[in-house]
Amino acid sequence: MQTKNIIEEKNLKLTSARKELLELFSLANKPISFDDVKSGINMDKATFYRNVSKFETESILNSFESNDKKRYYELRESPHAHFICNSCNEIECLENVEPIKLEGYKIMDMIFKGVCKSCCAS
Amino acid sequence: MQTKNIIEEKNLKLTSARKELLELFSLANKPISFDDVKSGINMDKATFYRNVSKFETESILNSFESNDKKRYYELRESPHAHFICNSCNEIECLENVEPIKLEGYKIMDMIFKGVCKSCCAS
DNA sequence: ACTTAAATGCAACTTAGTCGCATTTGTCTA
DNA sequence: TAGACAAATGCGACTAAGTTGCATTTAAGT
Repeated sequence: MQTKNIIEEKNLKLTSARKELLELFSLANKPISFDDVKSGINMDKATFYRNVSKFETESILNSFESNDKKRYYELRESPHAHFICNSCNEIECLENVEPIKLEGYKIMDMIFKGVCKSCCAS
Repeated sequence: MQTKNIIEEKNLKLTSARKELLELFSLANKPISFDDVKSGINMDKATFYRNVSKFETESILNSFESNDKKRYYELRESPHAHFICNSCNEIECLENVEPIKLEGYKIMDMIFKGVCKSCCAS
């Protein structure tokens, strides 16, 4: 879907900060924290956080906290599990893990923690 | 295992703060944050954090971050998955979820996020 | 009891994220 | 196309979880 359509569908104003953010998230192939992008974006951190927060309540983004006390955001298209390495703190998207079912619960995200491939090898 | 044995096995000094903490964790039936226990414990927050940190490197405790920017700790005995509710932020231990295998990775924890039973019902 | 390294308490600090408020900007309507 | 209004922004001050430096205390071995 186009940036403009995403925004219009939710009745949000299409500001340049929002264009920039949605562009960023659709180009990224993994979850992003403010710290990851702060030097490359053209907006105040309050604007970043207010927008990702709004995007989340509008179901455009998902987020979770990693090991490093930072919150990571990604587009909600094609939900998938994540792996967080306790050793190098890298986050990987796991596209091929089938979602677990739990009677009575609605599961929206699965996060695995441990030691990633490259840290296991070294 | 007794508190004293846990400590001695790791060559740590058995201080009153450590006794208090290990007692606390073995009585608790779910992960605990500093905020959860600060009013009930008899030590400075620096002591709390330095000890849980040490316990973690000694493989006595596991920890993870929840939705609320707080770190939660629990004894490493009987590893199990956790469910974090995006709605009420409650953390549940899931004893009956079998661990997932991922070729090349060492998985040490599984965290599911979503909407818990009671939030689903209401 | 004496010694010594390790543990503690305290206060200052760090840092991700939030908030209030004055200003700006997108969108809607005339 | 201009004018109006609500929504969004930037800025600076603030919050709160967790960390650190340092002087003091305490557990454990002799």
